[in-house]
Amino acid sequence: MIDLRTLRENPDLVRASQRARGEDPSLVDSLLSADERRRSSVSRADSMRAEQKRLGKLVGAASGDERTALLAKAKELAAEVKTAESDQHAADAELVEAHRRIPNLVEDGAPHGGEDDYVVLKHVGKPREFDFTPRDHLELGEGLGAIDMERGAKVSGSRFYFLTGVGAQLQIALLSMAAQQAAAAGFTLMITPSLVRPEIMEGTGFLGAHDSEVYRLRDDDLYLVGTSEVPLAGYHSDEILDLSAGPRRYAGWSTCYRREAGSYGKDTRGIIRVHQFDKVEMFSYCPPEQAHDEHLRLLAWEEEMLSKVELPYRVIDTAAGDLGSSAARKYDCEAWLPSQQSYREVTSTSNCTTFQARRLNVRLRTEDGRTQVAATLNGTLATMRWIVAILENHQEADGSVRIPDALRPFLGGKDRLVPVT
RNA sequence: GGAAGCGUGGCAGAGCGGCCGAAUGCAUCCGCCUUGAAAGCGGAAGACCCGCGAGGGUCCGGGGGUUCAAAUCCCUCCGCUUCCGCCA
Repeated sequence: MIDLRTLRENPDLVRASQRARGEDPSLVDSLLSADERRRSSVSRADSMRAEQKRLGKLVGAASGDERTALLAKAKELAAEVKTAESDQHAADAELVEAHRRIPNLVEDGAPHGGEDDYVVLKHVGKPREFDFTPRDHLELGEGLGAIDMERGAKVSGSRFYFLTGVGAQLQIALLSMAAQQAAAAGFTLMITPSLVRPEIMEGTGFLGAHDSEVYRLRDDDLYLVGTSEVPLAGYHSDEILDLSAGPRRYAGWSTCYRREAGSYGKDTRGIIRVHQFDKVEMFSYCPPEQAHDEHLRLLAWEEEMLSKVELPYRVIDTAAGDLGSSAARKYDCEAWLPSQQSYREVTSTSNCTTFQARRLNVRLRTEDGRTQVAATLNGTLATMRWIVAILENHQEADGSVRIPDALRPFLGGKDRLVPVT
């Protein structure tokens, strides 16, 4: 949820943000009037309650005729208070409704426009020249005995898979390397719940435009998380944190579940787009004024991981219209995929500023003892999708795959994967 | 799955339907004392909303109800604990 104070003081800022996203700026005016209505109904109910309280005390002290008279009057007032309170509740609900409809304020500098209006910030490494026709990750993975899609589909349906043998080892190695890097950088490593309550899913902003992406367990009123960002954002909900020593950083290792509802026919081959995958995710709680710098640090840690696995990649600044509702700014790292002759997203880091934390009620204590809403940020350290890029970029003509140096210690020193057939 | 109990401020823990935003202890902060500290003594200190302010209001797990008046009574949901059963 956006800051209502900003809205009142500078509605044009919010309108401009809406336009940058390609969303309706008139929602700003609905929110403004809902805010106005709520405030007037609150103060009306407040003063009536004050009067009722005063009368109630008199009743307690009085006796005889005086008491009878007061009681009658108090009874009348009680009914009026009840009306005023239900007005207030209605105004509250309206405000929340209007408030929810507005996504986070876009950070100054983010490109305007939609999905295709991203700005490429830089390229790192060069796509490799092959002197043979490169195979795609699935062909390689099957040759290595690393990926079994057929049986994944047999057991669970489309977009499911088994990682087998060296495939499973490769994933564990990759994620372990990510976990180790995170721990070394001062992150607290977390194994998180995969199922969360509705208010947590709601609070992280995934039940808005993206609710069809989310698996829901109706019998238990729980949601399967699509990223450990969700439980990590909920971790400190309703808390007041001490961030005087700087941002509090967590690295969540979890399985992620996504329905991929709107992507029929997209990336149907292999494990690029699947319903279930594992990921190590960075999550940071930080003072709002430090969020911008923290965002760049998260990006730097992502790039450190990418350099360790020796992948050519580019960094893009996502356009406003392609940000999630919670994000103010988002940078994606995209690795080169030889089989597709294109760059594909392998990491994504978002600065959610105070938007998520306001919903989840995560605050911090300022130096002068006041409270303030915290900022939250997240970023990918590694996911199973990286395996796609690693296999394709480091393949040899014979179908074997070179293991990048940094990853070898996590694979028992193995320097290459060789075909089983 | 069955049974019982519990949910109060950072923690622990009282609380007769009105005098309770709430005793008390610990922790915290500020003084005094001390060369410094500890102990001791004195004092301060919750969160949120409305308001320029004075001030007012809300919050005793969430929601609803009874009542002139609810932390206190009733209903409901959520969470936790213990016991039994079942399965690891």
